Amino acid sequence: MSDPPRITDRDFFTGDAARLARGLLGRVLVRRLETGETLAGVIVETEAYLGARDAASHAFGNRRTARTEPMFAQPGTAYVYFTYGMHHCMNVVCGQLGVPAAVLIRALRPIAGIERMRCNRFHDRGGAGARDANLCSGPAKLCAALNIDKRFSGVDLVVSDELWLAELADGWSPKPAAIASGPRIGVEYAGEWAAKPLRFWVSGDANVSRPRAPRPRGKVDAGDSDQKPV
DNA sequence: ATGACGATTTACT
DNA sequence: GTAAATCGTCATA
Repeated sequence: MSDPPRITDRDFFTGDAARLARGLLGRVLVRRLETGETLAGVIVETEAYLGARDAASHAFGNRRTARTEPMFAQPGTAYVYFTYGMHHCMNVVCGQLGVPAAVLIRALRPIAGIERMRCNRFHDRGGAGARDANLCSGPAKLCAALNIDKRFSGVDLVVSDELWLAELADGWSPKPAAIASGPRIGVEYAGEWAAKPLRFWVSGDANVSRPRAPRPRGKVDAGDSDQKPV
């Protein structure tokens, strides 16, 4: 098997964050280690961060610091941040140069280098939680699995030989009806912006970090919050 | 210099 | 369901 075809068109990354958040579903995040080993996974969950007007965004109000600087770079740049004293999360910058929009990669379906991912996630510990669906089912989990940290913040995903995006070899991507959406995770501080449906996932995929929106007690389970009826 | 907090994960009750 | 882990980042002084 050859590598899946790399995305080299910067226009793919340019423009609206919600559009790219949907467009990244079904694309492949590829990490090439210095050993030559390839780690890869299909993106199955994303969140859009709209930038200056989005109270949940690190760049809210155009807050521009050493950390957020890559968000203001050209589309296709990686923005990786460190949080909770122990975790890294990765974004794909979109918008346009100077406009800090980005898409958080929240979950992958592992397709290459799975044994190495297990090592990166669980190190010497026993493999108790090391089933495939637990390797990359969260924004910090996938960064640990693919060994992505702050060194990659500011890297150009269009040209990097260590981290990039690709199409699946067979060209598969989810049909619009297979994409569910709901409120973003962990942004309760963002007021009215917390409720906006800017989280997107492949409906029913086992690798999604939170399979469904919280079910209202006593109500009928409607499944994925935005899923179209069959 | 200091203090509060976090786009999370894990373990435990 | 709740709580701990753990430290870079940012605002304030």
